[in-house]
Amino acid sequence: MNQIFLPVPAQFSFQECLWFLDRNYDDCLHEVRENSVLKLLSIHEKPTLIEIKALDNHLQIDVLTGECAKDEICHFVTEWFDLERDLMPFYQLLAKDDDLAYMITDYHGLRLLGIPDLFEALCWSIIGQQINLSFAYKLKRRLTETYGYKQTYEGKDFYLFPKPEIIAKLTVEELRNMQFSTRKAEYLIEIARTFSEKILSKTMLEELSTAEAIKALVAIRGIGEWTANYALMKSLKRLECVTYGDVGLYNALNALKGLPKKPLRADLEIFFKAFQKWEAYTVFYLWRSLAVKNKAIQSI
DNA sequence: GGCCAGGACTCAA
DNA sequence: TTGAGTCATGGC
Repeated sequence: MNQIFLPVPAQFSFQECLWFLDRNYDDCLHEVRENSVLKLLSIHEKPTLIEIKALDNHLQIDVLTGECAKDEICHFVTEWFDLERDLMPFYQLLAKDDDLAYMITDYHGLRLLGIPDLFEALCWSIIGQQINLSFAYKLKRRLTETYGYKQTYEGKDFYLFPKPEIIAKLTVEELRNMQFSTRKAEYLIEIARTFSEKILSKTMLEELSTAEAIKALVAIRGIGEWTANYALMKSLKRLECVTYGDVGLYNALNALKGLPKKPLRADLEIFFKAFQKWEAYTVFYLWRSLAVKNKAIQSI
C-alpha cells in the first residue's frame, strides 16, 4: 500500500479535528471512523481516495485508490487541517479572556478545518444560508450524489463535489426538485457560471487584500457579507474574517459573554478587536463551543 | 403548530 | 440607508 507520512506541528490534536468533522452531521464529502478519516480527492484531475490516521508527531496517509502523488496530497491535507499555523499567538489571546480561556485546554490543538476548493466553499455557504444545518447537509448530499463524482471502495461510496461546469448547465427547476429554494438554485447556477467561464477563481482572490476580496464576492448575486467572510475563512484561510450576521456565532457569544442574541455591530467589533489577526479562529472555536452544547443536549 | 435555522434580496419610505 | 417582507423547508 502507498503510504505518506506528514509531520504535524505543536498544538495539534487529530482527535479534536476529527470531532469537528464528525459533529453528528451527515457530511457526504468525508467519512469519519474511530481513529481516521477517509476522503476522496481530485489529484491531477484523477480521483484519489485517502485515509488519514494520527501517529506520534505525524499523520499517516494511506492512499487507497488512485495515484500516490505525495506533494499534492500533502498540500491538500496541510490546507485542510491548517497544519502550517502556529497557534501559540492565538492561545495567548484566549488566555487574556476569562470567559474563553478554557478553550485553550478543552479544544487544544483544534485547527480551522478548511474547504480548500473555493467553488465548493461558496456553494456550501449558500446552501447553509438561513436553514438548519441538518437540512443543509441533506441538500449538499443530494446535489453531490446527483451531480458529483462517485467512487465505490470496499462497498462504500465516496464523492467529489460537483464541478462548476456541471452545475452551470442545470436549470432552476432541477434544483427546485431537490428542495433548493428558487433563489438558492439561481445563486448556485450563476456562481457555477462565473467559475466555469473563468470570471472568478481562487487564484484571482488570492491576489487581493481581504477587503478587496470581500468586495468582489459581495458583488455576486447571492453572496452577502456572511457568505463572503465564511468562504474566505474556510477556503483562503483569511484569519481576519468574521461571519457577521451568523446566528451560531451570536448564540455562542450570548452563552459565553452575555451579549444579546442580536448584538450590535459595534459591540461585535469591540469583542473581536481583542483577537486581531485571529478573528476566524475565534469564530471557529466559538462554533466548537456550540457543538459541545448541542452534543450534550442530544446525549441526554 | 409555531418558531427558528451557520442570510440575501427587494422595495418602499 | 434603514426596515419590513419574502423566500423554503426541516427540526424541535
